[in-house]
Amino acid sequence: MVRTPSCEKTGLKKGAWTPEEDKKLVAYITRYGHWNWRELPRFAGLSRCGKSCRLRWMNYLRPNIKLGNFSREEEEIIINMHQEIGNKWAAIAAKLPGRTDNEIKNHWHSNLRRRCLKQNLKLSESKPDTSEIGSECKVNSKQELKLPSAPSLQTLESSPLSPVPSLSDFSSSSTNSMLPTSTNWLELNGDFWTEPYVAGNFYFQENFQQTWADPGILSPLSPLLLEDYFCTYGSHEDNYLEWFN
DNA sequence: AAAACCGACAACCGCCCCGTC
DNA sequence: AGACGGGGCGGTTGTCGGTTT
Repeated sequence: MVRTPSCEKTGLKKGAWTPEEDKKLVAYITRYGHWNWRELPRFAGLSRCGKSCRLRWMNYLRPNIKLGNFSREEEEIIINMHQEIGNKWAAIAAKLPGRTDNEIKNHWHSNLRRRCLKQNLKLSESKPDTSEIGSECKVNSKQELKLPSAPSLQTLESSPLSPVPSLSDFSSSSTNSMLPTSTNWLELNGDFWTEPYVAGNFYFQENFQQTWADPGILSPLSPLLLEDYFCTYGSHEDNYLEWFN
């Protein structure tokens, strides 16, 4: 079986996303949803592979993404879950609202893995019985680091161990400097999609309003698509349509 | 001062799963 | 039943900024 390539190999841009591309992608998905990742870039006026668009949206642009440092509580969850299920990053991410599998994977490889190995080393030095040292991270005994049940976003945000990141937490990231802080997103009253375009605190209103009228963005030309989209993301058709018109 | 090195993270690639026809 | 396509996942690579030599 010969599969058609998931994206064209030529003529498509690769590498870091520019703020302009981000704007286009967010504007398009906010307006029409991601009805088809493969076709989306064409309609959104992007010279990108659909998979690239999906990744960018899923990992950095979608609402309720939690940026900034991992809290101790989050790290404990990652370590414990990794101990139990291994490199199932998506499953681990499901326990950490707002965190993406990619972010967790990166954090593990660059930070937690080393820390675990170091701690294992200490443990093996102090404890001759090394029967458990084989696994990458066995240092956190259950009595010390209890695996909590999946915390709600609110729980995490309100926990003293995981304060809501401040604006300065994100200002260091040049790539995402144009993005809203998680505080901004939370100010959208829980669910971004069900509180669209609230005057005064809506990020896109300031940054993307012009993009709505961008002639480079094409409508998928199907009312059904919009219908699907509203079903998926909320039922405030009037608000959306008012905004779009 | 500059080259080498290193860590963190963004993004790509290829495979697999699952739904549809 | 199996071909096909889209989306998701995990591994890997590329890039950039900071630190060390």
